[in-house]
Amino acid sequence: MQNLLAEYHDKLSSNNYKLTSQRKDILTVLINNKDRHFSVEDLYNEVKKVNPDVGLATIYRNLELFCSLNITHMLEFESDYKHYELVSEDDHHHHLICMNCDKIIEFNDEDLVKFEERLAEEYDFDMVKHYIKFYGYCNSCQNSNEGEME
Amino acid sequence: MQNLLAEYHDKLSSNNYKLTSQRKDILTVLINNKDRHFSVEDLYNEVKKVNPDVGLATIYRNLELFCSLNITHMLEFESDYKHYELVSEDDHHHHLICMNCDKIIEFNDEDLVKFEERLAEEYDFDMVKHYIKFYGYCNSCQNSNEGEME
DNA sequence: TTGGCTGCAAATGGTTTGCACTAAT
DNA sequence: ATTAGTGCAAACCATTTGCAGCCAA
Repeated sequence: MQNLLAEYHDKLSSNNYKLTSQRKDILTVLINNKDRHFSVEDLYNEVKKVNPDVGLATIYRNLELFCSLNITHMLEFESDYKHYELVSEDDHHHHLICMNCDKIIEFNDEDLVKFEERLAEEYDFDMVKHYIKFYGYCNSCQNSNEGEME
Repeated sequence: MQNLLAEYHDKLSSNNYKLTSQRKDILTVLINNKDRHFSVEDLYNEVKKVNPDVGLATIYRNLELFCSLNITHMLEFESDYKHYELVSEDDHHHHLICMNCDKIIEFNDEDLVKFEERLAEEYDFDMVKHYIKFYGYCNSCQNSNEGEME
């Protein structure tokens, strides 16, 4: 855990950015919630629990900075606001998103890597990153009456 | 071409919506540019060529309507504004997006369907739709010096 | 005829920015 | 000490909404 923070500290310093207390607080929240995807507002509220004086603009500015340093990346959900999460080593996970309860199931898949390789060759495309999202109804919502089964 | 317009007319009428001249103009532009993805602004400008008096709010309101009727759907590019395109029968195409020149290559793939089926079973997920986007550098940008090869 | 549609302009709300102050190095 | 970073509030800008007039059915 602390290793990660140290790693990010290094990344900041080596790019001539300072490790301010706000940045430390934001990163700590992200590290302690590796499996969550935060909206800016969510992250803001979480950081305020640790540092009530933090400003919303600081969250915005630092998420932008962290993304440029590949510490975080933006997720593109079908939402009106942006979501962010830490970039992790085993970062080839994707999302199954329930259209009823908004639950997000993450998955990894080997086959996707092969698929991507084939695609890259076929279209002579130098693949950098991909976003894959599946929308549908999760187990619980299929079985309840709330999931609209037309 | 005209078949499509008639089809959309039916869909509108049967849902108690009128085929106004503005709606006809918007649909015509979309039909005549099936392979383009429009930002709202782009579509607005295109429709204005035919009907200079059309209002921007009308474009917004009708794209929302068309999406609810499954005539169009929203694309989620890494952009600050939403993009739309017509829903088509053979609609399992996805996007390779060049990070240098912003070119968008569309592709279809059989394997993706199989992959999706396996995933649905594995996670007991009732799949409705998916968004798959690959980011990287296209052929031309790999070979020019403009694509940054770090 | 008449209720849905439209154009206009004002409002909304997530995000960005200017500025004076603060703090990490 | 110096300059990057911060909090605040105002600005920004894509999108939404209220309303009076208009037109497809």
